Amino acid sequence: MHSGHVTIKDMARILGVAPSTVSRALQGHPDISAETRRVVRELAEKMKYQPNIVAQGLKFRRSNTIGVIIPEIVHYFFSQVISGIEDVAYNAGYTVIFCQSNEKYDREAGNVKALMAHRVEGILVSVSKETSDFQHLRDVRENGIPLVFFDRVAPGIPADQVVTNDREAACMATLHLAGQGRKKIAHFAAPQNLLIGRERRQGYLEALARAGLPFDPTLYTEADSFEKAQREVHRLIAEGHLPDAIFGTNDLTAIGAMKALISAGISVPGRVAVAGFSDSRFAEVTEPTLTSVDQHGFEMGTLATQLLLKRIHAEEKEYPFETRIVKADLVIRNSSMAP
Amino acid sequence: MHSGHVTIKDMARILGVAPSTVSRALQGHPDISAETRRVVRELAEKMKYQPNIVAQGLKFRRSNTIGVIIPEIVHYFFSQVISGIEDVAYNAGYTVIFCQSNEKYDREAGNVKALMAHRVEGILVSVSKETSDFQHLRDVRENGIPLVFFDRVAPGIPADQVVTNDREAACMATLHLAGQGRKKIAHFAAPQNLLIGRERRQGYLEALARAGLPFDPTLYTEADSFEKAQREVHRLIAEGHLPDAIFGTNDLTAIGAMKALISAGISVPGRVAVAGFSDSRFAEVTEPTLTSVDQHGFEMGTLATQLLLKRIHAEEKEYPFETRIVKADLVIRNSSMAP
DNA sequence: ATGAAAGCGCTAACAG
DNA sequence: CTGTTAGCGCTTTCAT
Repeated sequence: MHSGHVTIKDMARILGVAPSTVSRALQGHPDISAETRRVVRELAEKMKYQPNIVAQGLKFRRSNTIGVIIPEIVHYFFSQVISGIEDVAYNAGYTVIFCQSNEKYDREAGNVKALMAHRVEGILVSVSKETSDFQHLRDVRENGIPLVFFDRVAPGIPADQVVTNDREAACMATLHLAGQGRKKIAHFAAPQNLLIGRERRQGYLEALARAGLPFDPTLYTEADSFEKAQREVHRLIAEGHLPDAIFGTNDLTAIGAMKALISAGISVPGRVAVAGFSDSRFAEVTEPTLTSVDQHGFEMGTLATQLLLKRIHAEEKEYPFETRIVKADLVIRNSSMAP
Repeated sequence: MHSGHVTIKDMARILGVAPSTVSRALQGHPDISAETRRVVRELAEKMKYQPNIVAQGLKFRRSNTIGVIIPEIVHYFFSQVISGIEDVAYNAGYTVIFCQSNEKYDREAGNVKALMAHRVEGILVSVSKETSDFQHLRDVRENGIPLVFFDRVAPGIPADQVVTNDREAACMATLHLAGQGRKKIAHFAAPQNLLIGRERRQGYLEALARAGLPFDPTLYTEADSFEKAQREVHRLIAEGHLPDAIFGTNDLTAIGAMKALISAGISVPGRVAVAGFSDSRFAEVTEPTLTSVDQHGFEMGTLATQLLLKRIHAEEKEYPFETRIVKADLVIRNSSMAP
């Protein structure tokens, strides 16, 4: 009992039997006599023996562990995803090593290294905003470790993916605004180096086209935070380009816009309708409540983990990679009602 | 290269040297010749050798891993805490195993077992609402594994703790409402089997006493969710017991109350002032913005992890346990302005 | 039915 | 300077 943990050897010594006997008794091996089994199990109980799963892992070359790399856990969406991941992993007897990249490339690369060193059996990752070199992720694959991307994928890396139908959902949201009779629909977009930013913008443009509305460059701007959205609203007002609807690339952006409008005395949705993306819990709480797109984070997490475990347990690792789309839903609330 | 991972043995065989030589070369042991070191390192580089930290751990009886058990990650507060935990752990070269109890006792006990089996060097835990038997946590201590509680502690277990000054902060919030001229201050409380629920209630009562206000049982009720708060507001209105202020035991409760009031045509803060607890990102986003108590989740996470690592690395494990209080701040916003 | 031995990957005495 | 050996905790042949 040197390190505080009881080992099989400890128990073997006490009982005057071989370690292998104890091991077998514990696993209910048929060769072991009922009596021995009873004695061993009683002692294990009494000494609070906990099998060392790490040592087992070394033996079987398995760690019963998967790794997750998330940009920032404090976003509701990501916290939902990891909740789904943990849930599936727990029920499958897997343990989750949690890493945060903080949207930094260096940190992400460090996380990958740490996970590999710990011999995780697979990795779930949503790539950081800063990452443009993907060698560290390619290394994972070259080591034969299964990789699953969720939400933010790295281009050109062979791996399963779980994503949202961003383009379609953005299109849906914009069409909804158009359907409420809005003609001058603005888009507050995410940076265009992010796939997600491009996709949502595309959806917006597609919706304009489908609704027969012209694209007005003065109503398109990159602004993807609460503060930036407020600034942009003030600018639009000052320049006399007030739209009659705003589609924000995420909820905080939409809410920032909404608040700026309201505090400028512009009614929402009366004068300007607003819709967001990535249904956060915020949406139910604002005044008016915010129309937004629900990405189903929890389900993305569970699905991604199922794909990962499936690949981990597959005999033949090389079956084709899957891209699964978790369809987002438009949740219509008060901020986008007809005027 | 059996399992996809390069081992020291693999490299030794290729170079025709002993495994120990490779091991030493890799660690920069002074005995090894510059030439050998170079050759070994080059090969390691080329083969993308990743040290198996698990095997190292077996050798040294260390896992470089700590475990975290959190009730539900989707709460902003808890996501902040775990962000702080991950940050400190990462910088200390530790890996974090993440578990969620989902507020269930069984799950929490299962989490503890899994963490012990993985030989984590220490555990950070915030106990689930359902937990009233603490034997699983006592087992952790009896195995000599350091334990640190954050936010929600288990009574009578020897461990370091990081908590909020709930009572004081609740008192502060209530006094603030009184200071705005409110006389009939209601409290929507958490279940009283939770220490936090009791503490916040105590703070509320203390503030009433200090402000010379009587305690009115009709203005006290257990309601700790968005929906319950809305129901309670409707009940208070129906029964003609409308308070002129409400202190909610958490932000969602406060916001639920606020929304119910507003939709009943009762102005906030004009007619009823509202304050919450555990400053979530919600608070900045509601209309009016919500006065609330900021619990500094990130700092609680970093501090708890520092305490844990300190104990893990201590020669003498038995120094006195610390209880550290991370002082909460009252953040005054619009929902509690004077009428 | 049980024991002895070997090995998972790594490192540290202990020899040379 | 480098190799040999043993052992961390566990399991599994192979003996007996």
